Amino acid sequence: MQSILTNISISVNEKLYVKNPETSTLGKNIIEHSILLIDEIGFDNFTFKKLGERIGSNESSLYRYFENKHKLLLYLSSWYWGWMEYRLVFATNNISNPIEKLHKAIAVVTEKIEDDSTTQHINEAVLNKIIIIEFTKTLLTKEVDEENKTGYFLVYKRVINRIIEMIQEVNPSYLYAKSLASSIVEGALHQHFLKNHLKTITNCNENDTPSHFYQNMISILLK
Amino acid sequence: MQSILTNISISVNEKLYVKNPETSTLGKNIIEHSILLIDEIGFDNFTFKKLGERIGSNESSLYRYFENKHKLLLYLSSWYWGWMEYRLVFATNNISNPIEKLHKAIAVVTEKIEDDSTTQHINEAVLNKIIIIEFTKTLLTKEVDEENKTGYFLVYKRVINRIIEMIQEVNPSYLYAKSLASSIVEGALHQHFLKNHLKTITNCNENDTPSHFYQNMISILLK
DNA sequence: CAATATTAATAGTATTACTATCATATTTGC
DNA sequence: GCAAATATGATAGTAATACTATTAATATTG
Repeated sequence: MQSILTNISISVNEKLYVKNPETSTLGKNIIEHSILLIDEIGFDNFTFKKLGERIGSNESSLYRYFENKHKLLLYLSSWYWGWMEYRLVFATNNISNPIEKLHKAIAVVTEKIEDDSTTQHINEAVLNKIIIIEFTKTLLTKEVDEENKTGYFLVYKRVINRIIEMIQEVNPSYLYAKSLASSIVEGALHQHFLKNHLKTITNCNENDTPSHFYQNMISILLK
Repeated sequence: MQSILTNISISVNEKLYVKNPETSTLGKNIIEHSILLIDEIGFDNFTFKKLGERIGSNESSLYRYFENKHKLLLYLSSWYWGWMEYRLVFATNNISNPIEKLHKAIAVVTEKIEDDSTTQHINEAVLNKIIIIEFTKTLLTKEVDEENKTGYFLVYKRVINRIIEMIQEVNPSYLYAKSLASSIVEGALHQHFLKNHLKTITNCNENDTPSHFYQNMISILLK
């Protein structure tokens, strides 16, 4: 996270790539089109061979940037949460009222992402769509403990920790600040998914959003 | 769901299997050991070949019961939620006080499952462990809309709908009964996962359980 | 313009996720 | 108790995936 507005750059854990994709045209192409292709066909059906065909590049070249598609997804997730942290800090920094600040934070973290032109090659709206469907899966693996130790989820946890602090500032006697924060961040992704696919078990839709649900929840819960 | 206590039988959508595994020894073996093997090595690393070796049976024989491992997981999930619905109804049926009833329901649906001997070949405690890690992934696919139409998630949605009704009975003016119910059921799985793997972003542990978190939440939210 | 780094092309391997075929047990119906 | 039906096992084979290795071609940079 270096600059403001246009041309921001989010740094991602070096262990997630073999060669930093931000340093070349091919690298940026991989990032740009992997997001689009994963959105189109789903991560399970996504392969480096297909991505290579899509960007007119050879499969073997992609392996020079990412060890495998799982690492690529971790990279995209890490970038997303880094970008989210940036937005979170930027949006809440100047708010002194703790309640107002928390409400703003919840809004930032739970709202549907519209296309944002802060970065040339990353479509944040599409990236948000793939995070909704794929992010939780990056945690739910047999390798989570190792990967957590290696620091792959640090940025995600930092976003949650910022919200935990804001909750505690609003109501220091509330006993479950951590669980509330983590359940809001993960739960918002889930409610977005339900509103798109299992509409009968959510109240959320285009008008009544996951943000409303969680805003309402915290205003009652932390009163 | 036919009888009480020992020897219950949960019926599962017929489209999920080629041949009903409940009708033979090999079928029951597949169910029993798939649960244990998925728990050991994770669903991603699980293959029919490995399961065949484990139970001393041929890979090709397993395909006579399940089209693929995804269908097998859907079968196990469907069985789990059918069993959960049974427990939910059984535990809440005789409670007339709506608040007490809802609290009991939340307890049933969010608590850690201890081994239960109602079924010979299914270890519910281990099945619960794999549901925590694998269930959400069965929803988060490109095929969710088709599979939902085919009815693979009916039992899961029925469990959530029962909780929605109980929430509405406690507080008919609460606007987000559906989202609350779905976020409790999914969120409890997530909190169990966090307490096992990402302990810094949850308050839950062996003493202070996901059930406590959600009991506390509904008692404040629906007051 | 030579040295270096990057990318492309091709080939090859092990594993996965199946399908097909045929042989051999096992069960069941009469 | 035996024939017919059914279930299971053994083996082989295919296409796709997820890579690795090698060598050639192309850009970049000093």
